[in-house]
Amino acid sequence: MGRHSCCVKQKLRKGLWSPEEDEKLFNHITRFGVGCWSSVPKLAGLQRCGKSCRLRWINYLRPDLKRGMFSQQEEDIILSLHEVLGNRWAQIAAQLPGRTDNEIKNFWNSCLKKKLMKQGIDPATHKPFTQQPHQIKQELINNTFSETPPPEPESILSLQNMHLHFSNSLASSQGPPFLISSDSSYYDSAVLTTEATSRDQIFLMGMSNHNKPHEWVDPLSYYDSVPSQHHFGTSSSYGMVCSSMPSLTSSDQNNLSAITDFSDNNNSGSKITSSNNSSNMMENHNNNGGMVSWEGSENKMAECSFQFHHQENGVKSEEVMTNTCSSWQETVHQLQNHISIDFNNYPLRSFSQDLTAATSYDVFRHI
DNA sequence: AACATGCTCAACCGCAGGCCA
DNA sequence: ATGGCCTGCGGTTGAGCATGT
Repeated sequence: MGRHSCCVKQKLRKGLWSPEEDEKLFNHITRFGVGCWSSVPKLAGLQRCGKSCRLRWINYLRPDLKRGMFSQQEEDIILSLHEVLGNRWAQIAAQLPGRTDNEIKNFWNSCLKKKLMKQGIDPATHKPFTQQPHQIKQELINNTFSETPPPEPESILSLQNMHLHFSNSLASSQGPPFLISSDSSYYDSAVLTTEATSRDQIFLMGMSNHNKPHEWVDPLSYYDSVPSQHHFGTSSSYGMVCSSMPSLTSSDQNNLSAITDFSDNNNSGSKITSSNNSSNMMENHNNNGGMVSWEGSENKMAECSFQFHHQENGVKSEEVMTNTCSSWQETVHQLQNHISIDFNNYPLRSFSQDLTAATSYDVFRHI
């Protein structure tokens, strides 16, 4: 393969084009048309290589170029064509008059790709992610034990035996909790009080409204209201749905949005929504399955209490933390900070190894 | 205000393949 | 058949800007 003859010449300009250069190139092309690109720089009086001139004309100077944002229709076309053609940007661009392959490629890489991933869709295949259990587990571990080096693969495997229990005190005081696993299975209190296997390590948990103990949110309808079920399936965190929150103002909703974005760096599980009854729900990701109780009749949360109950080798230990928090943000930070401290005390290796011997973490609400 | 970080997008790079002497 | 020239394509880079801390 030969190289561009113009590319090996010395003293050719590179980088951004000046308005003067643009004008020279534009005038030349509009006057003489597109001929041999290698001769264009010389004829147009430019210190550029022909390849650079061609690119500048195609991607920027061409008069038929459409500028501005991509429309929804264009976006749909790109998505459907990409599903069929893959990264063949030139072919995709051919179906979108006024758009260049470079423009579409940039749009894809900066916007569409992320959009799909947020919806739990693999941008390469346009199908929902099919994460293998070991991948999910690895993500879970990485998120949960961010300050601890990842364990060896063999110790990760034992995590699948981790069980989570919900104490009877929670059930008796608040009514039966529910849980949704990543495969949409619904666990009622009967299942929960015995044992809720973590399955893919991902689930949602709901509880009764604190102010209206017998008024339940419907976890399945909540689940269905989420744009993509895989939204949760790809999350590597435990999710908690809590409906015992006071009504939120619009500014509170904004604050919540910021908080959940903060608490979930992989953007796969944060969601603010309203329940289908009068109360509001918050999905609060916390990596270790802690629980927060929301109290207070005003728009702001008054108190945050949570308790971890660790049981190992038949010996129980508890840790209770109750804080009065003035804002959602503070509460979430408190929870996250507390959790990270907790689990630094339990090295992952021994934690996972002990799990095979039926170690369990009880998580329950502190009243 | 200063710095860090993230995002966008224009431009570059390297390669593949067509054309032609 | 071969090798050089040229175009087209897709991946990558980095400057500039926006946003967050």
